[in-house]
Amino acid sequence: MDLKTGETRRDRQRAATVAEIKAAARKLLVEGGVPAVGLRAVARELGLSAPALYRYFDSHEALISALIADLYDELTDALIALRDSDPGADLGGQLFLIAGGLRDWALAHPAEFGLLFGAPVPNPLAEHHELTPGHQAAMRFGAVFKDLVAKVYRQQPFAHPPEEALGPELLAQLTQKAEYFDGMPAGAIYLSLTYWTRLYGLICMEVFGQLHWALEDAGAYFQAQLFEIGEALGLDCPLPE
Amino acid sequence: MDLKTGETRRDRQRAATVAEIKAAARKLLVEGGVPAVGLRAVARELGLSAPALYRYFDSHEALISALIADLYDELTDALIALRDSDPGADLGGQLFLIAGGLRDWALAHPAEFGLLFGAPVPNPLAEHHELTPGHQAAMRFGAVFKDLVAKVYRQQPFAHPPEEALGPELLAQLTQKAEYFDGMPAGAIYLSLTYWTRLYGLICMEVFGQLHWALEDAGAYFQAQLFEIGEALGLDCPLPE
DNA sequence: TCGCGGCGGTGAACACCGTTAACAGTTAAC
DNA sequence: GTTAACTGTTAACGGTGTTCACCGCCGCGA
Repeated sequence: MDLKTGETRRDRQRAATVAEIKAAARKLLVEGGVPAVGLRAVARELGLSAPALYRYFDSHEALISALIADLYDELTDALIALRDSDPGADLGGQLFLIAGGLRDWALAHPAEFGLLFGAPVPNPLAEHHELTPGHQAAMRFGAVFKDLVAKVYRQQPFAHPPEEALGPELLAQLTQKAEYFDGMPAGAIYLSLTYWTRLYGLICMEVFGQLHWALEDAGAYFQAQLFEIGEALGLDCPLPE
Repeated sequence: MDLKTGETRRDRQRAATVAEIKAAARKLLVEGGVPAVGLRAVARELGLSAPALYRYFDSHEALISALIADLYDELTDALIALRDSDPGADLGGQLFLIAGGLRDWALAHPAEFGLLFGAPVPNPLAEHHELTPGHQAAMRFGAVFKDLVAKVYRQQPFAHPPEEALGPELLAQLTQKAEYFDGMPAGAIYLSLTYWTRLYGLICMEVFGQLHWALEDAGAYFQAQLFEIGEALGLDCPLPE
């Protein structure tokens, strides 16, 4: 990329300051949730004036977006590290690892999780928010699960509904994504999507406190659900607890 | 309740003003999302000064909480009306009606849905937020689904995992809720919870834009999922599309 | 009927927010 | 060495939630 050491002293200084800003924003996020991440608060955190931050981010929202992208990357890296942490684990074991890891991360960082996966801020400007760094980071995150499921299917195809059972409209949309899903048949993509939806709903309900009325500790429930999913994918599941 | 017409003229005036305030807040919510519902903005909407609202609500957060409770009630009433709208529908048909109705309401009112079911605002004050009107309204909402599932089970018990398959910890938590679930066995409660989680995750993903990467129109996907759930509950399902 | 207490409203003020403008010091480039 | 860009400042604007002191008016009891 940068021939002849394109990075001057100022460039390095600048990158360091950007990192400092995002670190301060992250700290405020974990301490006080999204509303605590204010431009002035971040500036105060590192002894700067609020307008100084405009040298590094176009607006408050740009800072939040950068923070979101960073959080996606951090989560993705953590899941990849977790997936590769046990060399003896087969593909199924890896899937269980990252599913549980996602839940653990969400429970340990509820504010960050809400920022990434909760109700998005209504953003009238960015109508088509493709190609934004946050979106790309989100795709990179999703690919971790997608790739692993595709590998599982490649190694040992799991039972899935036939194309006739999906209905023409859904079938069309799913076959459109076949290439992205490593050539999996539409029924298998449908099943993968189903299980991803279940995992997402499970974690969202727990983190957002939507499960308190039924279960005070959703850990066992989560394990049971994971067990179900693993069984349907033809994996040899770890016994629940 | 109120003997000897406990409501004076002023009380009625007050109640009317409270209703006006909440209506204005609701209008701002649908127009500009949660951040648009400001104390001053609401006051401006009805030609009042901002401090005047403190005669009716202790704080901005109290207003939002009251709005949440109202939204729960509105959603609950809408679902009940929908459930009873088709006299010819059996219990299964009613379940399909309100499940689809919940999704339709969420898609038609994304801001409200995010407020009710999305990431909650970190609220350091209300550590134990039981007994708050919002919580009670949420329970009333949940009971619509719970009661209907219990009725379905009472009429025709659906297949469910045996107690041994649940694991001791989960089993204990579920049997604790047996009374609330009309005496259903733990396995049936577990299944009900599973399907509620799936419905919640499905709608959240769609409303929060977490499904755009895979499906541009999640309607067919939702119908297919509903079909699966209905089949598992032993209902005669409407053919998808 | 009079008086009084409280309810419902006001404007001013405080502290915070995001954002812009005008300005100054440092640093890099030509 | 001059110049331009970069990085920071302070001041200011309009917005927010909230509190305070004040004030008129309605409704109740004597």
